[in-house]
Amino acid sequence: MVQKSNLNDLACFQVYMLHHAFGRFYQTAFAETGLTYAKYVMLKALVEKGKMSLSELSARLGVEPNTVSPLAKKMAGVGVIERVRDPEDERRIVLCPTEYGLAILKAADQTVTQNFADLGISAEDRSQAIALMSRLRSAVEQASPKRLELPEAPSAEGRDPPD
Amino acid sequence: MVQKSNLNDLACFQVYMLHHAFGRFYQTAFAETGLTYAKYVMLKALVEKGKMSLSELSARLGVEPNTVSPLAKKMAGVGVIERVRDPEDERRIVLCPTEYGLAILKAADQTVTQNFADLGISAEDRSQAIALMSRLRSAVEQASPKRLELPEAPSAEGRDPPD
DNA sequence: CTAGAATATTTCGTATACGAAGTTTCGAAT
DNA sequence: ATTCGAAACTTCGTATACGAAATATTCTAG
Repeated sequence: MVQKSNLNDLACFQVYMLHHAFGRFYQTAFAETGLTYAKYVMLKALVEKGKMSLSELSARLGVEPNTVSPLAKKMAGVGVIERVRDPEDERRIVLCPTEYGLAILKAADQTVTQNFADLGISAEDRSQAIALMSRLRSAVEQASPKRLELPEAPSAEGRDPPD
Repeated sequence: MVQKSNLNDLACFQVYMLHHAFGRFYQTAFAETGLTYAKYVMLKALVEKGKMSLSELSARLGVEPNTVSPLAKKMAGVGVIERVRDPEDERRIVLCPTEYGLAILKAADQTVTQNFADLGISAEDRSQAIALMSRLRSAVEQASPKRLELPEAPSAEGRDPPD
């Protein structure tokens, strides 16, 4: 018989739920500051590295460049980062934090660290979780997924009118 | 001195990256089938429980009802689930999978299980990761985050013209 | 029985994400 | 030098997410 998988036993589902829980959490924590979680990690990555091109940053964050592009513009628009063409290679956009960005990150880091500490997760559990997720991510990024093939639809048009 | 936190050492960041890695992975796996990851978990939750109201489903998935609402309509529109008002309580929308939905889920489950197996993560690591993420999620959901307060912006209007 | 609170869902506006396709710039091979 | 392909970024259309506010239905005091 076919292996019966429960929703709770799917690693991807736990990741899905945890991601959204964190999202709501930081949305509340950052509230009306204008900072969002996505912008926070962008800023943090930039400060750690000093300066990065848009594609380097997107690679660092594990998202596509076309996701980072508009965010970088917004952040530059409010003076959190600087955003200039690379004179060496006019195709590239170079991003680096401003003084204001550094100040923001400093405050945000404190809040994030404090908030995580309040969760009451032990240091061992935390690093264990991080290590496992990191390995899992590598595996997922490497793999080329087997494609799903679906049974044909039961023709039937005209279901529920949209209520 | 203030505890220096690296981006890689933030659990939330690993979750963030892993979530997007899974997202791209399943987007490829489900490709042109019309199924998406969000719809897959919705369907799976419904099949496991048999039938659920919209808010029960949203609670089960750890997302807000207003996220589930339009997805449920779309799924009903293509005949994967049934979507009716509860006669007992006309406020509620009851969702349950159709035969077609069951067939789809069966195929999708096989692909998902197979794909995960191909990642080469041991069963122990997998359940360890799941347990840790589950605990972490409970903690995050319980907690009320400390609010961030930001230093004031450096006035400066008129930055980068939009290029 | 009725006013008003509580509950369930939807709608609205906004913020990330993605893939695909388009533009510009650079590099390489003739 | 010219052309052609690669690389970097942007734009476009679509799919989830969220909180806040609107709507509809049920429940609860009084």
